[in-house]
Amino acid sequence: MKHNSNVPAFLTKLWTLVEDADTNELICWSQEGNSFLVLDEQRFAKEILPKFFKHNNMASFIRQLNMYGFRKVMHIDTGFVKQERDGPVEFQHPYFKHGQDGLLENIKRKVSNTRPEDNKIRHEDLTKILASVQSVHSQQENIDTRLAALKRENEALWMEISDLRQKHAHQQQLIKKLIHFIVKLVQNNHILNIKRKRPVLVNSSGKKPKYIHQIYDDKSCVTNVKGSEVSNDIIICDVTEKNPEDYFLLIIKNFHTVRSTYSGDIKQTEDAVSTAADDNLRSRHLDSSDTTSSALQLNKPSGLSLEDPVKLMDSILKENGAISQNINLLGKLELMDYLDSIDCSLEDFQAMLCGKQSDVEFDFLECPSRSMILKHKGTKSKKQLIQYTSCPLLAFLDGCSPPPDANLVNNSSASPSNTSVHPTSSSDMSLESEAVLLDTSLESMQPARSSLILLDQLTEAEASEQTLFYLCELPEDNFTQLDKV
Amino acid sequence: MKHNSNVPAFLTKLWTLVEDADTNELICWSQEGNSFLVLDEQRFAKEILPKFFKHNNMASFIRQLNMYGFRKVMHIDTGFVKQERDGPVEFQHPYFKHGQDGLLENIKRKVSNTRPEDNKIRHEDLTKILASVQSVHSQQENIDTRLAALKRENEALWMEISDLRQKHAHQQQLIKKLIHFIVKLVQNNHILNIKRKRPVLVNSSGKKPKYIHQIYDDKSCVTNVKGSEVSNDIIICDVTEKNPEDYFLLIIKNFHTVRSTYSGDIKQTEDAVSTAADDNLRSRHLDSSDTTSSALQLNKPSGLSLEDPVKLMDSILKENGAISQNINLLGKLELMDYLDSIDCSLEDFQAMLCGKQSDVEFDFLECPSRSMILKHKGTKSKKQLIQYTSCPLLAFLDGCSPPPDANLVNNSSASPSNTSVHPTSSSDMSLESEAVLLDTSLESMQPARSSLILLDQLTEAEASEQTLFYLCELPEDNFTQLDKV
Amino acid sequence: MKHNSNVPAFLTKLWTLVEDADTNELICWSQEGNSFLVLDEQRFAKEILPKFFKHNNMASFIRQLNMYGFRKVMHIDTGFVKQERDGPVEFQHPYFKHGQDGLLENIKRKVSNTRPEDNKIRHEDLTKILASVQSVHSQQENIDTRLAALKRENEALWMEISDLRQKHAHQQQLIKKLIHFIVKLVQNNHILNIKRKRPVLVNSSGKKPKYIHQIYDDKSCVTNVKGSEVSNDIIICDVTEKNPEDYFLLIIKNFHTVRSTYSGDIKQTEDAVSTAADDNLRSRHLDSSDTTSSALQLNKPSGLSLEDPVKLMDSILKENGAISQNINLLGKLELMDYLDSIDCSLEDFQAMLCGKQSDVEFDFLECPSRSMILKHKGTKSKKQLIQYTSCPLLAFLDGCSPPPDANLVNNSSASPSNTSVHPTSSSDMSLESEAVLLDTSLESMQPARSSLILLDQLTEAEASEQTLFYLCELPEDNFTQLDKV
DNA sequence: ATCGTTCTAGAATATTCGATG
DNA sequence: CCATCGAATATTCTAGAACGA
Repeated sequence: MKHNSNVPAFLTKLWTLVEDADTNELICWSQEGNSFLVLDEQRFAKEILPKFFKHNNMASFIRQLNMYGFRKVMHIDTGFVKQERDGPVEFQHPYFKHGQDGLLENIKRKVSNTRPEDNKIRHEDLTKILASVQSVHSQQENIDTRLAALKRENEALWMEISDLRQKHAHQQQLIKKLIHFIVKLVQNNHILNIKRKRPVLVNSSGKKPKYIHQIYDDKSCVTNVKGSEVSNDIIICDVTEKNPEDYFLLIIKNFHTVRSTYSGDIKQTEDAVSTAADDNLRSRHLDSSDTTSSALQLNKPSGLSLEDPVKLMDSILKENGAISQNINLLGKLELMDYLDSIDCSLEDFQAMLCGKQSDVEFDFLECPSRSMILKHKGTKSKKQLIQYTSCPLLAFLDGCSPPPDANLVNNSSASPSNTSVHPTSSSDMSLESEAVLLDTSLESMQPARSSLILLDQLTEAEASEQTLFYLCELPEDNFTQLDKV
Repeated sequence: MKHNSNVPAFLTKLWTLVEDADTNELICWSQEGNSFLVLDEQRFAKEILPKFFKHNNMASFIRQLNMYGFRKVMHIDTGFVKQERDGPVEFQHPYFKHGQDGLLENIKRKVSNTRPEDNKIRHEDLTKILASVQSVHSQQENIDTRLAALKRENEALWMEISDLRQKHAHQQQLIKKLIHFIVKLVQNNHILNIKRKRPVLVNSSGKKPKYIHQIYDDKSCVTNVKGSEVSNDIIICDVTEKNPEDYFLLIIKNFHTVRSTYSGDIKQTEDAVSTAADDNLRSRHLDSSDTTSSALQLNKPSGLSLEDPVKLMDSILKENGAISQNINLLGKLELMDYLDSIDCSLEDFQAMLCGKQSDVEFDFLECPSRSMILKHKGTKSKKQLIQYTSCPLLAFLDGCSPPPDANLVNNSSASPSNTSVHPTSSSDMSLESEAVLLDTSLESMQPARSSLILLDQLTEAEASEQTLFYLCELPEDNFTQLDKV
Repeated sequence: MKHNSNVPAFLTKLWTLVEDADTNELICWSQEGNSFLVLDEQRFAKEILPKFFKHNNMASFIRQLNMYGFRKVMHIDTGFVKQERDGPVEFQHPYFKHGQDGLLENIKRKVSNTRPEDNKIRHEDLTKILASVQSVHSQQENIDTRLAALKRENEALWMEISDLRQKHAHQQQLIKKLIHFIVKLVQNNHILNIKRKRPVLVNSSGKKPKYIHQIYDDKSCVTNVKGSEVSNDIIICDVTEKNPEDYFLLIIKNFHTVRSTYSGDIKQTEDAVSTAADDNLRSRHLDSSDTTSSALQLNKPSGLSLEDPVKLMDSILKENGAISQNINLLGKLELMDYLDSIDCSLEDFQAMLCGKQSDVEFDFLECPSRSMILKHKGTKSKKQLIQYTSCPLLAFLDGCSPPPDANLVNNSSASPSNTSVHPTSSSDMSLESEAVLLDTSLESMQPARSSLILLDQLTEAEASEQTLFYLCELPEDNFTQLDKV
């Protein structure tokens, strides 16, 4: 009886019991040797068991056998007497065989672990499953609620978006209307301006300069007034006879000049003009430069206006509002022309009056031409130019704080006017005296003129800077801020 | 021993066994009578059991006892050895008591255990669990569907929002462009107006002025009015006497004509005109068809401009920045100034004329310049300055920083105006006469003029301040109302 | 006979019984070997059964047979009586065949309850349920995640919408401001235009008119130019010398006044004006209250228009584009009128001048009103009317489609101008001749006038029709396009 | 912590009884 | 009465479980 290894005591004991020849009468191997027999249960229990175990109960012994996997071998009793029923008890185990004790190691005691697997697991699982199912259920309700909430939210979102869409549409409508409105305004202005163009008046008398009021447009032409009479008429006739293309070119030039003038400095512009003008024009220019040039200058804007539609479009499309102005300007330019013509009429009137009383000479002295770009050769016209430039009206239009000194710069351009003025003066006043006057006025007024110009530019600067700043850049900030809000 | 009732055979047999005095040496009641003892297990099994049962196994007997709820009474051995081990076996059951066989009915054999309970319970649970799991599953699918729908909705919402964002951006662009456009317009107007201010003039010659009416257009032509006849006056009179309704009708006709002219070709228009025009017109038309046609052509451009609206609109709507009208208005203000100045000139003229009759001509003739900034030393120029400066309107219209002296000007100019005028006039003009004139004009015109000025200023103020104010600080109320709409 | 396997004892016992040759006389195989016979029921039960079973009841034996699926083979007695009743009893089972003991394994004892099923089903179900529950669980987590994501998305959407709302509101603000701005501009224009309407002159009589330039402010003051000297020159000097700051202040005052005027009612304004006006003004005011009041009244509309901004805004925002046009038109029309009036004035001047040379004084006296609607009976006034109407300028300003006959008008007006001028200028012309002239002009100019009117109306028509059309009925296509962009 | 002992239970079968057609 | 079956019980074998070592 050697119990080495890990073979349970029971097995070794059992092996010993079965093997032990002394006990063969109570317990022994079966004939095949693959099972063992307990011949007399009662005696075995009371006599043998106690020697090996702590009990004398056959039941306990059997329990152990069962515990180790031993199984009872059923006997098919031939069913004789009941006495015989007490036949031997036989147990067997695959690894419990006669002469093969080494197999005992394979005999394992049953562990009461099957329960957890089957039953308990089931029960536990059931419980767990139930719990989990219920939790799932409750959570599902939760999810359901959230889903419903989300759905409601989404509906609200749709409403919001619908609302926004409507608002957007309204805004779009508004903007559209605004645009239409503006377009209409611009158009109306444009048309109005264009339409006007009435050469107010006339002057006449065979003396003095004659004003030709024109309005130029894109491919515009110059409209001259043909007069059959001596005075302005003649001039007009001349003009009319001239080739419209020339005028156009001139206009274009002027246009560019003007533009450059606006953005650039005056000198440059002047140069451009002089260089650009062809001899013809130049000559004419020289001849009647006063009126023509002035007219052209006035028209400059209109020239722009003619280009407007396209430019405006482009500019607008290019987000450049720059052109848009032009368009606007055009209308205004034309209007300006109109007003200009009115002014001319007034001048004519003045001249008329003056002439009446004193041969109109004064006029020129006092109505210096106002084109800063133009170069006048005609004496009289120059005078007028002077007057115009000195025209205080312009000051108003500046709308800016006129820079006091900037004017001097302009002066240079104005100075020539001086020269021209002197000879121009006819009338009772001696040229010299007139010259003096002019000079005087020149000195004192040039600044104004220049200032005027300056002012203009200033104004523009303001416009392009300040105004723009306020209207466009401020907004940007606002937008930015707004967006950030 | 009759076992009728529902008491199992085992119990009755057991009861019999225990009661049977013959077997008392092997099995009997305990002393207390609430349990029974098997004194000699082995003998009892082999001798008694077979008599009552179909076996002789103590185990089977015990199994039955257990099956009926009998329990073994454990003997607390007084520490003595195992001697007691072979002691009697004692079993008890609440309803198995000596002398009380009636209680046997209460002893119930254990049914194949908890199956019914457990099983049924489990089954029910299982069913429930299964059902709930399935419901959960189906609902989960439901939720899944809804989730997917929501997700889709959300995606749609995102699309919507993206769309709205884009639209908003477009609008923003539009608005920006509008603003830019307006700003530009305003700026341009400003510039233009500033530029203008041309010194009304004076021309003169004692002859009659001649009116030249022209209309310029793109491919413009010049329309001159040639009058070979005596005077227009007569005609005018007639017109005046005509019924306004007629005018209206005529206007309508013209309107349509015009419209057709715009959209159609000139010929068509002309036809329309000719058909529409009464004989009178027609005749005239024929007479001066040359000019007429040209005039129509002149209108072409305007026709284009009319088409513009659409184009412009389109372009604008096509992301082309929009443009705005506002500017226009500004321009108008300034324009008003200008016109005002013209009026002044006219008044001056009038005065001149009057003066002529009373010798104040010069002033007017020579006062073309009225820049308040300029300081003229020349007496004549000064006069003009006065007039102009006295016209504060212009200053306002500039939209610029008003000249510092404004107040003084007002003060001085206000009351003094009267005084100044009267005494001021030196020259040949008699103070008195002038005073009279002034008074007169003052009475009748001042108010109008002043009102004009006021309005102008209002306008301007609005433009430069209010505008900004409105643009940037407009009361939310309106918006609120809008939003609610 | 030991029997391990899983074959029930009953089957092995039965097989043994049937096979056992010793018992063949009581129990044996059928001839075919696929069933067994119990020849002598009673003897079999009493002699054989007890040897193998714990009973001697044929019933129990049969019960067992049935329990294992054995079926009694019914003998179709050939009609013989019940003699056969004591005949052999035959039982068969598909797997109980002679010589094929291996089939016994297939014979299964009927299990009482469905418990085993239940149990097994339970297990399977449990497994399935567990799996499904777990899947549900995991999917729930999935759903949960998606829900959370959706919620987050929705929150983002809300943010987006909130953002869009804000942006929209900002845009609305912008647009509103723009509209306000534009409205203000238009109104100002309007006002200006309305205001203008100054009867350019004429007054006078043989005296010289006196110009008083004033600026009104809230508590306005009139700024007159005081000149200590005779002519204006002196005054100007004064003005010029004044401090610019003062001007500015004055402007500011005016601004405020204007504002209050706008928001308040006219009376208030008037009061303010009157109160504000210094005695000087007041006196003057009283003197020429008629004109003043009229002037003020003229402003009334402007005042109303001033209130418009809000109304206009509202209307515009309320999709009424109608108003906007009107404003627009008004401005232009009025401007036209104004220009018209200027032209008239000019013409008057001209006439005056001419008159001077030929007694044209009348004109001025009679040309105060030039409303085209007015019907003048005075011949001279008519003349003026003619002139005004004939004024092509106005045509321009309409910004409308030029009336078809415009040319004619021009022609006529042009020609008359000439005519009128000539004779007029001559001055020697008698009134009659003038009348003649007028008539003539009338004929030729009426059209012009009408055209003018037409234009105006056209303009208006455009405004009320076209503009409206454009504003309200512009093809949605554009928008659509935009939206698609 | 495995094993051993004991009591009890589970399970399958067995036996019996009664129900059913 | 019989064949079958359901059901309860009975018998047997094995397992579960508590407890102790």
